[in-house]
Amino acid sequence: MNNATLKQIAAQLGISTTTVSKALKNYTDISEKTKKAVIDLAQELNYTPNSFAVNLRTSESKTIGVIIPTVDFHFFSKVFKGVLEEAEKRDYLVIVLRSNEKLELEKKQIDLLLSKRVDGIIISLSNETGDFDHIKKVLAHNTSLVLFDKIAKLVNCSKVSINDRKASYEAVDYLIKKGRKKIAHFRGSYMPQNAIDRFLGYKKALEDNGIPYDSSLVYVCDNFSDFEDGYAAAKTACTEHPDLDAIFTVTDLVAVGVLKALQDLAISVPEQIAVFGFCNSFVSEITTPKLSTVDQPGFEIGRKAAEILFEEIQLKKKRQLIAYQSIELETSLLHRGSA
Amino acid sequence: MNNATLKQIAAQLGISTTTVSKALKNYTDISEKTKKAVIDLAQELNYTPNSFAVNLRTSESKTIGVIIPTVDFHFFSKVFKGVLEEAEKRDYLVIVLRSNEKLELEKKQIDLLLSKRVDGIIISLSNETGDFDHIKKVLAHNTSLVLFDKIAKLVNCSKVSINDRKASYEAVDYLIKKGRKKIAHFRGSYMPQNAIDRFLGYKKALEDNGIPYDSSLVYVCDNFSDFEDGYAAAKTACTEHPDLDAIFTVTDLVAVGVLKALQDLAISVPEQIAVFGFCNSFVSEITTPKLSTVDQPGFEIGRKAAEILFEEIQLKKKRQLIAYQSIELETSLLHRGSA
DNA sequence: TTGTACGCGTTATCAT
DNA sequence: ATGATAACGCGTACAA
Repeated sequence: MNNATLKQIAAQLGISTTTVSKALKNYTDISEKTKKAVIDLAQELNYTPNSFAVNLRTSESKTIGVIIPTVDFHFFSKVFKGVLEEAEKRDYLVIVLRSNEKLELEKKQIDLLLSKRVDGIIISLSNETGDFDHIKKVLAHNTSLVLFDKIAKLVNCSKVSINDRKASYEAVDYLIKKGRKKIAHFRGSYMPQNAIDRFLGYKKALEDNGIPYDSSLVYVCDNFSDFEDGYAAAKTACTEHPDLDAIFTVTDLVAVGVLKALQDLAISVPEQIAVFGFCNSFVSEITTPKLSTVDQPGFEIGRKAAEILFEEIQLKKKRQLIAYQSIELETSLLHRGSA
Repeated sequence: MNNATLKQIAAQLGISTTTVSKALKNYTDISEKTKKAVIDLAQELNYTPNSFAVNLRTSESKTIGVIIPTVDFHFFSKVFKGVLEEAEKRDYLVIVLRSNEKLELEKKQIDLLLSKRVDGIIISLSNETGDFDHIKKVLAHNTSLVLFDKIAKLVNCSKVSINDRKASYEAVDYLIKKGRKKIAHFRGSYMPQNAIDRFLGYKKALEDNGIPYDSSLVYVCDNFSDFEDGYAAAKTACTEHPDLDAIFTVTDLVAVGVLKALQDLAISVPEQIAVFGFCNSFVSEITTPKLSTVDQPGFEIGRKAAEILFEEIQLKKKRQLIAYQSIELETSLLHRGSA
């Protein structure tokens, strides 16, 4: 039941492998008769090209790699789904690797992908990633590269992300326009750029609305994909600031913890305290009240990143010039129950 | 910056490619001197073996494929994480494909993986999958195969799953022992075996405890990964059976919908109605009250499936006999707030 | 200790 | 319209 080769087909038909190869690929310079004979036999023998040989010959793997920080974070599932969608259209396969938010692992995974000679790589940088030599190595290897979500402005390649600062600004601005005056921000840790940007958007919105920035209203949730952090921070914040009337969190999961804490404290949402999340992860739909949040379009991000990657792979093949793109996808505010 | 080859190294050192190859692979019959020279130059030129050529030569891809029904379902993320864990240990890469619960797509993905000549495939069958020719084709291709979660008893290969029937039995038995008398079951659709098994476990637990089975207490949630279904079914059930005192659902997400509905109906959980879920997906930790549920060990399932797969790949390589395993991983009841 | 020669399966070039 | 030949890069049996 195994692996017919061009050679075998050729032998059985008493012709050359060249002819067989051409017949199978619909070259014009093969007679209909032999073409038919070849195709029939190929079908009968269940011939499929040996992709190892094809890869070697064409120097293409028809495979791309995706590196994400954590596998079981819903946002990345959405992104991945977008990537798959585009890959399927082109009969490309997708290898998935995780960096676990570790620079060292990220480096290793990149080396692995390069040594596998994937045609391109899509990556969201780990929180630890501060230098970019390993990223530049990808480009040096002439492998296409697209950064998404956690990008590095310093690297010369295409990027797909959202404008965290703007999105964050809009959310806080909205809270203020709705009459909230004392708005806490539960921010992410100091390292990743998006945590910083979201914080800056928060700050700017306050300032633009004439509300003085008060650093005691900012709480750091180090592991900001954990709702325990939000729970704890909410309890502290409510004690320290009894007149708090809104909380804007760096991520939905933190906001879910906040909702839980407020419920335990018998503080009504949104009447007493409004809560605004970030991400539109699917938990935001099942809380009580439902969570108002910034829609971060994961699926679209994945789709776009893959689309650009495949474009660049094609261009590279044709030795055409590549103009790197930096795409910022639109976010929007989702008004649900909590704010 | 590109792609040194054995040939180039050999040329630069004035030796043969054979010697270079051996030196790099630590063959014993190479002098320390040349070995060092080779290794140094290889490092300098940033040599990495061309895996296309290695693949062709060794007929191995050092890659496995995973096919799952849906990418953004948290249970599968956990499984995938387990698979990755094992793959990383062995420097294997993992290609991920989705079947979207469609038989046709599942077939296509399998063909793709086979044509890529992956060393093994791990798959959870789609809900539509009723015949198994495409699965048997994998074995016929001499490619290792492990089924998980949604398995097919008829296919002769290794399998990793849980005992849905037993797990379900235990949950319902627990509810009865706690004094619940009128227990509804929100089941999954009729096709996938696990929905059936969970239902059968429910039924058996009732019977063993002398509670007559009442089919009007069974509600079908077709799209049983959707909490809307649970919400709607709960409202109906509470109307039709005002004396209901427990609901056992096929999946956590359905249970989350149930909790929401009961909250809207001002029915207290677990006092009036106990709710028991299935899966231990992470939403079960953030509901109010927290959801009692069956722990379906996704990570372990993935780990085990991968472990078996890699074992079989190794055995096959050594042309040793393979004894297929059917593993049933232990589940346990997680007692949280809702029951 | 080192090198020669061949094959893995495909494809591209160039003759015929 | 067809085929001979070479090449992709590596690994290994065998010879030297």
